Amino acid sequence: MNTSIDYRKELNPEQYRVVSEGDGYCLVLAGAGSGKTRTLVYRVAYLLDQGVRADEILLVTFTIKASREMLSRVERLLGRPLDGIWGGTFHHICNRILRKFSPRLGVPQNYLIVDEEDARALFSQVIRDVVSQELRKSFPSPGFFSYLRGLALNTMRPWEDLLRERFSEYADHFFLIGHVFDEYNKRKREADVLDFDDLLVMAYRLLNEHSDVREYYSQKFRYVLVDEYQDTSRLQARLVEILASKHKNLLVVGDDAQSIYSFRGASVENILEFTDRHPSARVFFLNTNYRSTPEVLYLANSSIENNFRGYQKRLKAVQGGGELPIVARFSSVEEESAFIAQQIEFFLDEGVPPSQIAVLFRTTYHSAKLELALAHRGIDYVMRGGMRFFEQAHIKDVLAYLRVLYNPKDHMAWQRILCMYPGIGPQTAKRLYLILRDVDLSNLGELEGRWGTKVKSAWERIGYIFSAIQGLSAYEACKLILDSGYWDYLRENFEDYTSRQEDLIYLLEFLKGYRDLESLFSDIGLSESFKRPQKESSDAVVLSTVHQAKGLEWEVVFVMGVVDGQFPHSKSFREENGIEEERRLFYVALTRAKRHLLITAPTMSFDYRFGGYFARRSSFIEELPRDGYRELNPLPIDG
DNA sequence: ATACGATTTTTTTTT
DNA sequence: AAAATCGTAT
Repeated sequence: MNTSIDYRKELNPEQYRVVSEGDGYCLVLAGAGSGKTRTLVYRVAYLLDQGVRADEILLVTFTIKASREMLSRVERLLGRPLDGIWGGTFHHICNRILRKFSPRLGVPQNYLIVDEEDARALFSQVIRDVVSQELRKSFPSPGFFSYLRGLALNTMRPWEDLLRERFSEYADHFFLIGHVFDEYNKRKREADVLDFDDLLVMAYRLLNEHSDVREYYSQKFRYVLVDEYQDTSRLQARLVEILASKHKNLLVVGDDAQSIYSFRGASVENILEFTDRHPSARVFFLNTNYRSTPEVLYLANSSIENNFRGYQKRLKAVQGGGELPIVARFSSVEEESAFIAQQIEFFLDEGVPPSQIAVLFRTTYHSAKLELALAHRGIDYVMRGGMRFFEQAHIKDVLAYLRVLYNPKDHMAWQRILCMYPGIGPQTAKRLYLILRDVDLSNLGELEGRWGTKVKSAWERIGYIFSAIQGLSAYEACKLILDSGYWDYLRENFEDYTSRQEDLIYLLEFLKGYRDLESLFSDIGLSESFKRPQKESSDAVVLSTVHQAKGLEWEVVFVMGVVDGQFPHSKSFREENGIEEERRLFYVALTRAKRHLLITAPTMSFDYRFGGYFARRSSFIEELPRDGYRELNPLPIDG
């Protein structure tokens, strides 16, 4: 022991047991607000105190942000910086492993990562090339392909089975669908790119097929800790098992009641099967809730009890009593939004800091009306979720140049670049790509062959850009690209070009932090939802999807748009166990609140298909115990 | 044949 | 509000 942390004093007995006895296979069932993060932080500190080296620890978290937060808390606790610990998401860790060993699988080290957006675009291209126009009408969408592939790989089941069981309407196209998958994989290979799921699958294959690599990592990681285990997929679970196979110190923390990512292959089964797979495993429970008032907890507990699957457990509150949660109904989304804005103003007047107030919703576009209402009252807010910074067209346009600089075979990036030039469309871009991918970019020379004047002038401009950016830093290169015509392109092609301009200026700032392109693309490729900081936003009200709110907490939480078809979402009705997952999502929303919880619902809601329609109040509200909340039918609000 | 603007359709949640 | 599709101009 070399620090003076009094673990026994700073933790409750349940937490202390996990921290001090967490060797071997351990499953920690940690309810919402039970100090799960705290426990993990102390566990890491404890291990280091015991003389475990930082680089022998692997900490898998759900987001990069969570990992950074945890590690900095460990540092604060120990009072010294720590170096060499592996922390991050599954995708990160796999990327890190692959950057070192990917050539073993025939993938060059300078592979690029394609995001969901790119993956869909690539599927779309493949479908256009492979499927006749006739068939395309009843053919699954690119998004569906990406979804099905991810699901199959993550659940480790053949996509054929999933299709047969759950999407039999596409059964006619069996053969063609397989063909599309093959072609998609082929094109990725040719362009040296990997999608998100490839990262996991490749790393898994690498560890399975190359015993020396497996030996190396499983030897290295004496302790493996996994957060948010309820949202890991089967593939991910197998992956950490391999990494922990040597020392057999695998501690996983999760809450089956908060499993909300089954759409991307996560399954509660991982939790339920853990003790079967590892008979020596010990199970710990953290059931004391430090976050919320008993009133909030009563409501949340009552809601989740309507689920049949999962451990039945009730969280115990230690906070003192507070106010009853409020359920309020409005005739329109506008009124609902106005009410929330008004209430926020009230809480702000009471002295609640803006950053302690959050509004949660099921889907991103439900926040549009609310944003107007907040702007109307001059309330600062930050948006989480929605369009991600690096997925926006203008950001991708500019970064495409850097991508091909790093890896000239990146087909999609070339496509992007080329189609920006007038006179070049998909076809010409394709032909030019075949030339460009194996030519010296720093010295393009004349374009051989019969090409139009427009194409030739585009060729010259591209040639100029690539000769000029040789040897420049990412920042300087990007600046040059912007100045050689992109600003004009932006103005001509986007209505809202001023806000996009700000994004690009922010991008420049961001790039200053990077020396080499490899680390840049590893970071960008995996950067989860991340938005350009809005104004001096660190102290602003938070708007967020429920998914993005996972693991966070606020004094005041609004849950808006709680209407049948929105929350629970109508798409969930046809999914098996869909409603239960939606209910867990609702449970996550409710348990974010420390003191004040306000659930709101409009009676009239809009849908892009029907225009307007009357919405029934969500069954999630109907099933709440009547003594658990105060019903509010507010008078119409002016303005 | 191709590019590009106009029109129609489509949207859950995310690494 | 963004993407897929369609129809017309080059």
